[in-house]
Amino acid sequence: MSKTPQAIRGTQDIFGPDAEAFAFVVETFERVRRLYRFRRVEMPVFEKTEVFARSIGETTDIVSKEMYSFEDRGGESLTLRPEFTAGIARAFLTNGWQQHAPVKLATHGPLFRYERPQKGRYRQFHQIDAEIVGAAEPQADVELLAMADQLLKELGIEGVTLHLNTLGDGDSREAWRTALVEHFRAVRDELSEESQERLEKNPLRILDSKDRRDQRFVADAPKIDQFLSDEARAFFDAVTGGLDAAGVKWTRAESLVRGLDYYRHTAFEFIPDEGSEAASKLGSQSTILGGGRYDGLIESLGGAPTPAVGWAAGIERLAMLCGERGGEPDFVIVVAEDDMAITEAAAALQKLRAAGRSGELIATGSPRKRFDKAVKADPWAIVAFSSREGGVHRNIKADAPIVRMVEDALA
RNA sequence: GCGAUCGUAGCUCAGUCGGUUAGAGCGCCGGUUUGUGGUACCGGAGGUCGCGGGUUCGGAUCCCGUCGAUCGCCCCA
Repeated sequence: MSKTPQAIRGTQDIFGPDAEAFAFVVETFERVRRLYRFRRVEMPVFEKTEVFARSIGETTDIVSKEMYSFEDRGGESLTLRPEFTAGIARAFLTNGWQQHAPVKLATHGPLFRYERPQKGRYRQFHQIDAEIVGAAEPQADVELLAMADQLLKELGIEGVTLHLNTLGDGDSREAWRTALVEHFRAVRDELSEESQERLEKNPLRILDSKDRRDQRFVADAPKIDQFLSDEARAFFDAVTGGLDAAGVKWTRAESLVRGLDYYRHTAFEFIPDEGSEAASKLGSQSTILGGGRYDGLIESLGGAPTPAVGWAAGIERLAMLCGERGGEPDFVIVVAEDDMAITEAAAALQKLRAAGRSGELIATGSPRKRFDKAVKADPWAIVAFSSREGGVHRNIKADAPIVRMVEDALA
């Protein structure tokens, strides 16, 4: 006998209520995505490594230490997708989807990141994803956010707020970044070790720091608003105005930045309100949906400058917040109370299923306990068959109207 | 990558200052009882105490390592 291999660290075998909640999230996303007329795309799970390295940014954590990269038998460096956006941008270019631009795309599936697993954080995790490629108008940002907002509502998730910021256009962002580096470099020695590191790699992130030593200097740090060009400001105003008109609630989050290099203008995250039930369910992995505008990405992959916006949300995190939702639909249990009644019972079950009723057969174990098993399953109706005096008797136990519906299906 | 806590039956856990055949509840299987049925009682199966090494006459219990889980940092969805 050999030992049973363990599952890979950070992977999950999802079953039972968790799997139902997972499916509920995906099904709801599919429904809402059709409402907004996003087109479904299926993407490869792996790409050439450069697809991610060039677009996400060499210095980001994702590229520098979290990718599952390997050489295939031909010596090519490939990587398991750590996100959707880069692959979609690549597909847009290699398939000539410019002809459909602007295209609204939706997909979902597994992503892979070599991270330390935690609650709501896995090495193979799953996202739903929505992108609009080839649309420069703020109205695209608004539509995408309206869809996200409606999705969360339809999932029954409450106590979550849209945090919104703008990073400005490329020039605004650079000017702001330079000013931030200057501001923090002056007090470098008083910053936390982590922020001293961030100063070189990702200065925007210092604004997010939870360390008290940093927060003293964050308060009077330069604000993006001082650096916005007139166009960038007008763009952001159009987005916020559109959200208000669409009835999407939001709050300005000046220190919200995105970790990936390709973001411009709009950046946003849906985050549970402090002290809410949602916040306690999620622990420290609090962002459930995040995204923004990435006008520079397609260009970094060698395409023509192409504006785009998108977001992604973690299915596992959303499923945690849906809780008991997505419960079982009405179903029927058919019981064969003794083995002589199995044929009749099985035939009846097939009729019920053909009539669109979901149902299951109980015909094993102690005959005396079969009915009790059916009762414990808490079904909509129980159809019991038992053989007595040479004949097979049928007994339907349910509320009167349901008994009639079951009788009709069996007739 | 760093820090902390934890790993005993299918599930939730007890047992651990080292000492005879490792326990409970629930669940599962069977029997009895009841019976147009959700009850009660009895019995049974199931664990090399995550894995490996060390100390010891003796390790589920102490030490080290490893794998995994949880929480925080970091990062992100």
